[in-house]
Amino acid sequence: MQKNDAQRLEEARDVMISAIAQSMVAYGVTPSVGRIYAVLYFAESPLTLDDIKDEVAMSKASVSTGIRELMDTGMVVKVWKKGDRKDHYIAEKDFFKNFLSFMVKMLRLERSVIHKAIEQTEPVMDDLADNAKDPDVRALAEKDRARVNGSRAYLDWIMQLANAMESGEIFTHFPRPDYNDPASGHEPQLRERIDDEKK
Amino acid sequence: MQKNDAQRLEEARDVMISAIAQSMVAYGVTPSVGRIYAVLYFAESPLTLDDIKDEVAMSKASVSTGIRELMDTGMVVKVWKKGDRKDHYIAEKDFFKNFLSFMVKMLRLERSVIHKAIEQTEPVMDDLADNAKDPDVRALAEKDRARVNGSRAYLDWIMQLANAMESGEIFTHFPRPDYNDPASGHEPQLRERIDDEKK
DNA sequence: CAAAATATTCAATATAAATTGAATAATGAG
DNA sequence: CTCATTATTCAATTTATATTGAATATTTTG
Repeated sequence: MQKNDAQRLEEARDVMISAIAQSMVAYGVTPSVGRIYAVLYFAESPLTLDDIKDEVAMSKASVSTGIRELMDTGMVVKVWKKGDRKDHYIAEKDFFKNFLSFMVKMLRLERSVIHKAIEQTEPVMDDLADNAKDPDVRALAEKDRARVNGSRAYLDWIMQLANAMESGEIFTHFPRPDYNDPASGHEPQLRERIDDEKK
Repeated sequence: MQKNDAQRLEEARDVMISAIAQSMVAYGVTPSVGRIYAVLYFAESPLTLDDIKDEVAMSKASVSTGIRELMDTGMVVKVWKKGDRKDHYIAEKDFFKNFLSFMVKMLRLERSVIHKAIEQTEPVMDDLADNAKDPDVRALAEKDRARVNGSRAYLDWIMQLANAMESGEIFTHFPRPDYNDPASGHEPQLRERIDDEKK
């Protein structure tokens, strides 16, 4: 009968693992890579590439590249275990950290891409808006320039947000709910607090 | 010579269009779809499917599905123009709106997916943590339950964030820079305000 | 309501992304 | 330093995604 218990636990864990893997595609990883993370998230102790390979039924090559992706974003870290020459990996368990560092990276990238384009285009739009021979071209240039300029406020804003996320200042505006040590179980006061499912 | 001016403007515009298209992949659309949005963003007036098709050099079928994606997320809206039976489309020009509604959608989805999984798994983990015959299984169940429970705080938090983004309350914490009418050009006081490029 | 114009769907194809086994490189123990 | 073990890279393949032309459906006008 305890085999049955163990099975039920396994199944429950798998449901969570699938959900986590699924929601991680929003963070720019494939479901397979999300699954690697989720398996590590529930692991009792650091796992090796081969351990993970067995759990997720992927080739070692895929696990290797998947792990690297996860390490690049800080969601997984490598740890050494003496007495074992294999590398061991653990998941960053703090979802806040994962979310925030993902967002910071994404926002900075967006800003960088658009900012570069603005730097390149604005001088010519300025020039054309003032000096183009054809008045129609001048008008168009003026309009485009206004559009481009309008995006500056947005770029400033997302950088504010990114900075607040990086520094942790964001938590002064959106405080972490006052929960107990997440590694130690119950926090019944939080249960069912939010149950509005906006489809 | 004004042909040359017009050309330069065209090129500058294309640089911006490519940058916008590129940064939109973070919002879950392909570069092609991002390009559709960007073309509409710079359009002088509402465009038809055929107009867009010509601009982006895609099939009408692709433009049709791309436009639908953009409408689903609110980044593009359909407008009617009397005297023309074709549908016309315009881009939502407010990047703040686009960003916020994307985030709200993403956060709500993440919450929903994980919440459902928790609802399904927690009863069995509770049960097993208390009642499993094998003490090892009980211990594992207790540990898994703690993990799952630890994610509740995170879910609450991202919902707070989503709500603040939806209501606009977010702007009390991260105010929009005080810029002039974005449709009307210069706001020199904002220029170069942020120039730290964190690689 | 019919006819013409436009939009959408769909099956087929092209393109891009992920996955893999085998080969190479890197690492660590002795 | 050498050998044995582990990790990574890479070219080939599989799988998934995007794109398309043709067919169907929808809409608008008279």
